[in-house]
Amino acid sequence: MSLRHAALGLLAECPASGYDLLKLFDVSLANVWPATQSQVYGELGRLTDAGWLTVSAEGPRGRKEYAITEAGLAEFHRWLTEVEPAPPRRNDMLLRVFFLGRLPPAQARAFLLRQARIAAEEHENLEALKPVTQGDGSLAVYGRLALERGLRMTATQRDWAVWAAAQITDGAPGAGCSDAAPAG
Amino acid sequence: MSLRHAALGLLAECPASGYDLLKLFDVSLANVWPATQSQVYGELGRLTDAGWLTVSAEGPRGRKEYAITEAGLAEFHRWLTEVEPAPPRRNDMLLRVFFLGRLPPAQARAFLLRQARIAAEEHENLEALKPVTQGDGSLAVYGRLALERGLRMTATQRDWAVWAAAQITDGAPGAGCSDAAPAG
DNA sequence: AAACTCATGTAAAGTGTTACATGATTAT
DNA sequence: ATAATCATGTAACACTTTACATGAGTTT
Repeated sequence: MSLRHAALGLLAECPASGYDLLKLFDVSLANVWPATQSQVYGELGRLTDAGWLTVSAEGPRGRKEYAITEAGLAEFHRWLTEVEPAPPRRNDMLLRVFFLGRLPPAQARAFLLRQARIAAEEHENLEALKPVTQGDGSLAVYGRLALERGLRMTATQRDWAVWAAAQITDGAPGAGCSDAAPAG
Repeated sequence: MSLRHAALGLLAECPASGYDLLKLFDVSLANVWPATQSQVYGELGRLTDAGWLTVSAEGPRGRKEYAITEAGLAEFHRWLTEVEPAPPRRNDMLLRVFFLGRLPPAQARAFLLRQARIAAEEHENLEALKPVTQGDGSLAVYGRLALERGLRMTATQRDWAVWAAAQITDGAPGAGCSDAAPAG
């Protein structure tokens, strides 16, 4: 349900068309809450029906500019302050870790070291993004917070993966049937 | 598409009914790849149609026990070794951070400190889980890896949120319309 | 007898992805 | 003229969640 609040939030900054909004998603929210064209156009319609947006202007090529309404702003504010963010529920990489015991130790280690490399690359990509968030506007301030989180998380992931690879000793393979331990 | 491979992976350990499998998901994969009853029963049917599972036994109350086939094992192995895990794409909390500039600094700080507390609690919950992963079976080994990752990630999240709260200074609020900075 | 657990499945609604389809306007 | 960009929308498919629906066997 966060897509609609992301759209409301972007339109709370300033009015935009579906096309504009899509670019905003791609430029600013790509790593946090990506959205596709069908989603954006569909959601704009629903938000307008709900009275949270209005078509504030029409332009060439059928362009419709949407602006947030009072009700929309209230709903956005409610979401931002009262709805607890849901933690990510699924992790594809960890799912594999759970089954790594079915591989020979060398292959399990290789998997983990590959994940370490991926995290390291991601970390460097974020590092390269740092100059973009210079400045003192509020978007720059909060962009820096998000970036710093990314830097710390990728570093943690990288270090964990290196550590995990070292934990794997050559020895007896998979256990077989019995009760399983929980995956953190 | 990982649900089916999670099911294959669990059945690779040993045969189980839909009911058993559901409990396995709840006990062992709850934090990594949760699944509901409808999903499990539906997927078991599809996997059987695809030839990756067979009904290995039938019991009281219409119980059907599923076992993985050679083809299923091959597919599972292919997934485990050849398909790169997809990184998590969405983060509800970070989405809010992106919009935190629309709140008064005090409220933004409160949000971040609340996130710090949540991460700290999660960290402690995982810490309490540590004894469960004692032992030297492969499930214990790989369970420990996942647990350690959880511990490191929640600690990183907690520390970041505390740091981020301190970054927010009282001052000029939201910028308004112009081009946005990317959210890391 | 009642309550609990085991055990199966279907249906509907919401969300997300990919592909299809069309056309106007602007820049080269 | 041609190509690129702007701009909208629909359709089909996949996945997830929640709720509905039913009944057999076991324990107290």
